[in-house]
Amino acid sequence: MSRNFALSKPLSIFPRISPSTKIQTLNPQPFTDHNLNNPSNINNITFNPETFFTSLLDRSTCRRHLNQIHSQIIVTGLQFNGFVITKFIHLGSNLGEISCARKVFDEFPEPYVFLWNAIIRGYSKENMFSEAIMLYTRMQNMGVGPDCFTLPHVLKACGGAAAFEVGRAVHAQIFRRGFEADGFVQNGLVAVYAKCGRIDNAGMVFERLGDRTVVSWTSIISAYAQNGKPVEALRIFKKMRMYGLQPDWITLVSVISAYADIEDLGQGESCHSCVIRMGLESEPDLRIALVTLYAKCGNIMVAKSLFDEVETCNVIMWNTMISGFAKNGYCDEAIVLFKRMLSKNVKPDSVTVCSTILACAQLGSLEEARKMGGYIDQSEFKTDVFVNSALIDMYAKCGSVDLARKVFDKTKTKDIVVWSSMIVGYGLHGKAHEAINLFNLMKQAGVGPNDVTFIGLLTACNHAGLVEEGWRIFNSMKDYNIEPRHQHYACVVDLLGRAGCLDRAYDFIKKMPIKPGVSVWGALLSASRIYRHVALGEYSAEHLFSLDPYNTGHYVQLSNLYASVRMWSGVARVRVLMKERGLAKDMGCSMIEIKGRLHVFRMGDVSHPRSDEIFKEHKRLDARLKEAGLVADTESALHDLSYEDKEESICNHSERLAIVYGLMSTPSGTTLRITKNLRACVNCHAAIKLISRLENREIVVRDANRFHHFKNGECSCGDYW
DNA sequence: CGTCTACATG
Repeated sequence: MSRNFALSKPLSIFPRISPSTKIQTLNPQPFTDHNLNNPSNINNITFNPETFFTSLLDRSTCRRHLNQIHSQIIVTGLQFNGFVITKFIHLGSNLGEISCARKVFDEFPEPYVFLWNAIIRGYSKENMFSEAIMLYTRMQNMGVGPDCFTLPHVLKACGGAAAFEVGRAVHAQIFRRGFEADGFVQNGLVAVYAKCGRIDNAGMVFERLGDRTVVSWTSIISAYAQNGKPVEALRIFKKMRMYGLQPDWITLVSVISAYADIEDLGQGESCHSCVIRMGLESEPDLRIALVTLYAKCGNIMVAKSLFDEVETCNVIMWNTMISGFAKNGYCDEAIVLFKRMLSKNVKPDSVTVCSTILACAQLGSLEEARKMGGYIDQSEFKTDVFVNSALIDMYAKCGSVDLARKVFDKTKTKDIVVWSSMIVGYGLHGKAHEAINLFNLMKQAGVGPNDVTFIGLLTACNHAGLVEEGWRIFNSMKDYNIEPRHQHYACVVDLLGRAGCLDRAYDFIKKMPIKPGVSVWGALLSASRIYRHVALGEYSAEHLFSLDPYNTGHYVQLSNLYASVRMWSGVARVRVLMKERGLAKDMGCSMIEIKGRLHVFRMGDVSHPRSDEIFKEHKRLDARLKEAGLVADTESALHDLSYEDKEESICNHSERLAIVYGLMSTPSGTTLRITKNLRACVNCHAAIKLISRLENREIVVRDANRFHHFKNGECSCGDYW
């Protein structure tokens, strides 16, 4: 195939080579603009072009030269040389120029299997899985049979596309063609089934594997880890160690992420030291796993310091840290990190923006949410289903169910998550009829509900007080073959509790097929608090104190219950209990946005620059409220459990300060949006209702649990929360 | 020439 020939003009751009030069001893200098554009050192010499090009293609690292190399290949008549063209396709896909590789592939007349392998590998590497699978099909239609190198690439594509049926078909071919003994192919199959969520199939392939290497074990360990079975994954890891096999770094990635899943910081840390012992600290993917571990275990500072040590982070590292912050409630930090990433010209992907949107949702600032929405709107992500469901959730959680609906309406492909996000959004705001209408539309659109859809519907009924409707919906779950989960039971208890059917709620709990947990007992306690049922409240609280002993909220609820029936001894007992356990009442904290700035208030807070004005205005408003007949419920003033707080006027609660500041600094008629960290207090709730009428303002308050829309002296929660 | 990994919406 090779022949000597005289250099013709276009090749003069290449560096000087003597005819006898062996490829490996070629001038190792990189293929740069300098030697490209400096033809002076090139003369008419002869050489072997095939070896020359294969070597060049092996060494080149610059995508700008691909087209030039291609035209040189054509000039030298090597465009029909299979070796050269295969190398070219390899290089093209390694440099991320898959379309260039494809062009060359398409121009090649002979159906050589290694060319197909190269192009399928390229698409698989570029995550263009369906294209890879299509080419595989076409290859067979053209009568080219796969070899043992084709199959791992195809399997990777099947896994990436989560294409179970295709994967199974490929599995069948593997048998027919006798590749079932190939370890690479087998390990690939385990991974395909794992990524399609078919853990049983993965296990079957693994069981039949005769020669299990570290890679085989890693495949099955990660299969369990990826499918929500971290405990099982770790069990298999121990088994692998018993066989005397040492994990490689990829094994450790899977093991660490399993420990992250079960939030076992201790074991995770020993993996970390193992990583250090093995000298794998600088392996980027391992570091990502470790950052995830520490973030999931709530050790965000350690996660951050591991992140900070990395000089150049890839997108996934950024994503990991951003979502770590967001999930731990460090919303500001997440958003700041996103901005820093943009300023460093790192291109975000859909995962990045999903995590940042989550941070905005948690922050609750509609202003910040709008900015994020604007960014998405002019980005490539505006049609991404993941991103759109995150946006719907964000707008709903930031108080604007209308903006959520706008995103919902313009989302073309509505999957179950998109529908459910919107239904849950309506649920948060107590818009039960809208939620139910949407549920019907969803069914008409041929999308089947899942468990989250029902959580949305039940919370909607709950927050809107539609007890019977909610009960009916709960019972309809079995028609859809959806097993109620803990959350669903909690919604029903809440629902019955709201109606004052405490005994029925208690009966319902007793008949639950699963062990009632925190949210179920929490719902019963909160119903007991509202209907002043001390015995049931105490009973629920007992469960809560043992299940969730460090959650201050439960203690406060019980104390409020005692206070409401003037059982001061009970209030004192709770206070002692809290002190014993080292708990202090969470500081109430409210935020309001004015002109794009977030103003934070705490109880009796005088730190605001306009504090004097605020308190003056506050006093004036208070007088008006009294005049209008508002009587402060002084008994529940004692719901503040610390002695210090008791002296503070209940009127100084943070949400009031935020509202006063909002009234002062916005034109009349503007909707005020407040976010607070705790549940609304009885006094403030009554006061805000009145304020909404007196000042003729809509006031939207997001408390720790739900939204309250105050308007004309009424609240959307119907005074139950 | 290839197999195992990390981040993500309700």
